[in-house]
Amino acid sequence: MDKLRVRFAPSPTGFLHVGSARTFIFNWLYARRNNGTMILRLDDTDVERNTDASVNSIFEGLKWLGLSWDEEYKQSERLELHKKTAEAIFQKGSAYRDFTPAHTGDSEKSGAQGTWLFNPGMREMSREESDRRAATGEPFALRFRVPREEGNTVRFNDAVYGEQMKAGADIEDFALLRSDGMPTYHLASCADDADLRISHIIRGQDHLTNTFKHVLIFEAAGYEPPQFAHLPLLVAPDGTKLSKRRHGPVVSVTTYRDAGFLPEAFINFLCLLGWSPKNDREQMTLAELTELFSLEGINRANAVVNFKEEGATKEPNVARAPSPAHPATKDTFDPKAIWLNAQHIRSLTVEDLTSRLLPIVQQSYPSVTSSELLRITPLIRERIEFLRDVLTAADFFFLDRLPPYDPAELVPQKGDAAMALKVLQRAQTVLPSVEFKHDPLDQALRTAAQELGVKAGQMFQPIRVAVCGRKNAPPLFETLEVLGKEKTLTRIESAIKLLS
RNA sequence: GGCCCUGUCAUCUAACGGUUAGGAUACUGCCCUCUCAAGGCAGGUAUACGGGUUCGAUUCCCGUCAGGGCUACCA
Repeated sequence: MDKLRVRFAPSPTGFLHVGSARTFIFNWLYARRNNGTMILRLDDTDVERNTDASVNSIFEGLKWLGLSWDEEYKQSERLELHKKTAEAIFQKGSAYRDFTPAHTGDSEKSGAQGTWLFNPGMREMSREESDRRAATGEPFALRFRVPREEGNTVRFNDAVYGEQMKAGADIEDFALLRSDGMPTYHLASCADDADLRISHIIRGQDHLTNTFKHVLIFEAAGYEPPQFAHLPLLVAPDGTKLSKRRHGPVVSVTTYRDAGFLPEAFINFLCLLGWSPKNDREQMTLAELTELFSLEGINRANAVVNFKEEGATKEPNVARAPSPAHPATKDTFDPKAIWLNAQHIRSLTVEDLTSRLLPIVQQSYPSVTSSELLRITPLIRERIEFLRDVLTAADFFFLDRLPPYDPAELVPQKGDAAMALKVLQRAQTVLPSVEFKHDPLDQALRTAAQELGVKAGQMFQPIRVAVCGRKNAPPLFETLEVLGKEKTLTRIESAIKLLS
């Protein structure tokens, strides 16, 4: 049996967006699941629109995902094959030269003009005349001669959408070669898929109707069409297809990376859009996804990526690259993606999480060491949703001096400033002789509370605020233990000054 | 306009003729608790509509409506 071969074939005309990423991931999972070969092919036949920046963005995004591929190709380096394939189709009589000048401008977009199918004069032109005009150097596009006789249909079986059939009469005579001799997407794609012996084409549903043309090409070129599997599209909350131009940075893979998503969480999230393991499982590791993935689990309805529209770009037509100047905020992202990210963060070992947090911390606090962070990580692991949250959740550990805070925060529940002062002063006298470990601290402070006649909570809060600069923070004793006696006492001292 | 695809809670989805239509996120409440989280428990919200077929339709068929895709010498 031939080995299973799949490919991801992005065209480098913009940054890698989440829809493409999902297509890559599904291909990858299918390949790995079935011991197949994953191929990356840059579909760069549109020289006008290709950019190096885009190529870089694609590699950057894929690198972050951490999923590897086995073979890599560039369509622009395979032009000979494409032309040879076109020539073969032409010689077979399945294509004809169209000398009609290229459509000028984009004034007539798709739609209102009715159905264009072919250029009659050109389709019927004799081979002699066609050859003669070509010989004079007159430019022409090469079009596929779609069999449009009554009753002629093109069909294929899609692994997701089932049996597909379309009348030849409804398919236009699409171009194979442009008048500059360059192959079109359809031709290049099929010629390469055939040459690379792709066994399964897994791609977005926007290609479902194009597939009829592709089947025509495969057959005309003498190849058995591969198995097709079309994925439901990822759409924005407004229902439209995700678009770099309309929706901006929220659809860029690197935006997720920069916001502090774990790649495995991002992959997990994307997998749940349009696919399901059918057993209510949601949080899954890469290994589990690989194990569970199947084409049968893919569904047919489009899935919305529930991001906030406000996060999208407001200016149309401004092809805006994701910009660090406008970092995405928490409420930009799909809540489920955030939840999954938090889940994956919590599932990491302290060591693993620390190593991922460290570079982020060191960007702001270069002196923080791995071993220091290792003690902090357990305290914030259940409290962060993004890796970047470490900066706000644990800032008081990194800072030498606390940023200013409202002294009113020091006042405990059902207490007053006097109580806060009393508590802090008591702590100041008790703490120096306490060993800074969880249990001794616990015991000492609870005893102190009793002696003062205040509730434990009323005892802890002023200290917490004095030490963390805010009310909401990790558990107190662990915090003090990590922070150490010296810093703790200094901060209590400062708090007392604030109150006096 | 033509052709193709799709339609279960706000969102992601499960149920491939028989379920009180299940799970998750989000939301609300309660419990736990030194705050915040995490965790546990509880709660509300869905089969687009109309016809069939069937003893019985979320499930099969037809229509309507809605959404999406394609309709380029873009990919």
